[in-house]
Amino acid sequence: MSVQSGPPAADQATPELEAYTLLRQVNSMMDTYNRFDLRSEDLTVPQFMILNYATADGVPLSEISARMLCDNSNLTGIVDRLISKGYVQRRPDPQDRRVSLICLTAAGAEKLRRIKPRHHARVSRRMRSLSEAQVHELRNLLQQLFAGLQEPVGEDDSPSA
Amino acid sequence: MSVQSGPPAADQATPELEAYTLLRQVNSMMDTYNRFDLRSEDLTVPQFMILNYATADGVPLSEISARMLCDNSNLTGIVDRLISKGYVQRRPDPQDRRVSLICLTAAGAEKLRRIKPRHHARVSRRMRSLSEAQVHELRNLLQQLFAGLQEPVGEDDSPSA
DNA sequence: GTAATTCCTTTCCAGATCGAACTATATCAC
DNA sequence: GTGATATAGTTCGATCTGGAAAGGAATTAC
Repeated sequence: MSVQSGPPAADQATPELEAYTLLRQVNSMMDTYNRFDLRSEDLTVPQFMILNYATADGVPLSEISARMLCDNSNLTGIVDRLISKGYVQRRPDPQDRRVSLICLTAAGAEKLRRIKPRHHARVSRRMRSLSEAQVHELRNLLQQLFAGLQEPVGEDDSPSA
Repeated sequence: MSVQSGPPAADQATPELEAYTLLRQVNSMMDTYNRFDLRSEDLTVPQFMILNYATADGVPLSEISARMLCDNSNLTGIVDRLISKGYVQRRPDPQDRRVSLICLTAAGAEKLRRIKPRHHARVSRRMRSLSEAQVHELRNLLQQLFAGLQEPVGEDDSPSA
């Protein structure tokens, strides 16, 4: 605003920044809705996610954290809470004693069976403002963006900074 | 992949769910990158966001929380930390004594001036995997989705649940 | 004016998150 | 085997987050 001469100040305005800002906002709103939905089930969003990744046979904690793109240390506490609610349990892996398998209990499976379809339906319903073709388009763009983000990112612009 | 006979289990598979899952993942990765970028500047992501919304003249805390789509109560602590770092300060609003204005200090403005352009450049660079047209397309889709999310959401599907 | 209501902010608590340090186990090098 | 390295999970401290409750202040109803 106070820069004279060239108009480089227009704060953000690049389509990339706008897209990213919107992505954050959409994510935030979806999260708020999900939190609200799951509240009546006495589950938090991360608790529900872990429940979705756990199986009766057991899944290593680090496999879950990898899929959730978070650190192992996050899950310790969340799993503790799920255990206290009776939805999962920890079992040592006989093959690798470092591993603790997260096992869905019968109660957990039942809970999941009851609320997962409804939750998915709600998520889909909230995207009704997009046509079927637009949903596909969005998914493809995000897929491409996600793939691009996995690469090490060759620094090139502003090499001096 | 391993599903035999009837595919009733296909777990998610709807384009909506896939799109939403990708949106979460992209957001998560972008956030990780941002956190890493700002770390060398001794700033967290939310601290940086507040810095971006604050002005020298002062902005009501609730205006910032509205823009950040978060609760007022979140910002109290973050602002406290920014104050202890000397980047903002609180000033009472003479017009409305309930309001506390968040004011960018000279040090805060200087910090922002130094890191904001670089940060924006990095965000843009991370979206290089999309063409210019695709970025526009993504922005438009997210804009439409965001607008749709603001509406009260007329419950229609699964009305009995 | 007073009372009721609404609004702005802070405080408190539970939960989640990251990052670093630590323990235990596994694997590799030799 | 021993030692170095890597991996799995936990613990801890700092930060962020939402939600509820409380305080002070503005606004409205009367």
